[in-house]
Amino acid sequence: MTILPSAFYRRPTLTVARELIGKVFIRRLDDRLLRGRIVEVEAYHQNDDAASHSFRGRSARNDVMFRAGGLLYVYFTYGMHFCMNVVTEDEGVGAAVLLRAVEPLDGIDMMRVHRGAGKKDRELANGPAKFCQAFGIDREANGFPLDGSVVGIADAADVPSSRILATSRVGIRRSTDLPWRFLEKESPWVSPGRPSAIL
DNA sequence: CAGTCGATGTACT
DNA sequence: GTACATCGACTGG
Repeated sequence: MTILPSAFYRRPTLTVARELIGKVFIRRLDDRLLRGRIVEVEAYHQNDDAASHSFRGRSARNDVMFRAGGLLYVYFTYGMHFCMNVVTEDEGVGAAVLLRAVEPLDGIDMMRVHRGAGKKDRELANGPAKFCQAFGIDREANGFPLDGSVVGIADAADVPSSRILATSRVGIRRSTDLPWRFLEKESPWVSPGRPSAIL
């Protein structure tokens, strides 16, 4: 398993988003290894995307989005949840890809401790805040490099484009016309969230 | 199954 | 004040 280099992330955001489907997110925690196969993501960009945190320019909250690709951007929302993104493109460009759902691979027992006993495997990480909770990601991880030391993404076989679906994004009110959500077709591990518009 | 709604902190107007 | 890249509990069918 090779950890994706920073050059992977320093490319157009939509390309990175599509190629992240099928890759394996890795998290080291307390001498344990948590792994999950990415099945759903969304792209966000400062340009032409009013739903992006970076749309109105750089600020204390979104600063990490404007740094060079290859970092984790974690934000707090709805008073109780965290969501994580991978930062893309070059320094000065505010763009990232939201990681929305993974298929749990390793450390499922630890994920269940984080999420609460009795949760079905499908409910461990089928949504951006659930994914963060299962993998023990919170504001402390904001800005962490995706180099595999604490977090990272391992390369894996490409998912053929025939098995990738693009839809509008979930849970947003602006820029609902952009088909910037990518998911693996017919995967049981994707979030139950409904797209913001029918494309 | 679908639809509704409250929780609860923070960034921004 | 208001909106928020959400979730889980609850309702009714």
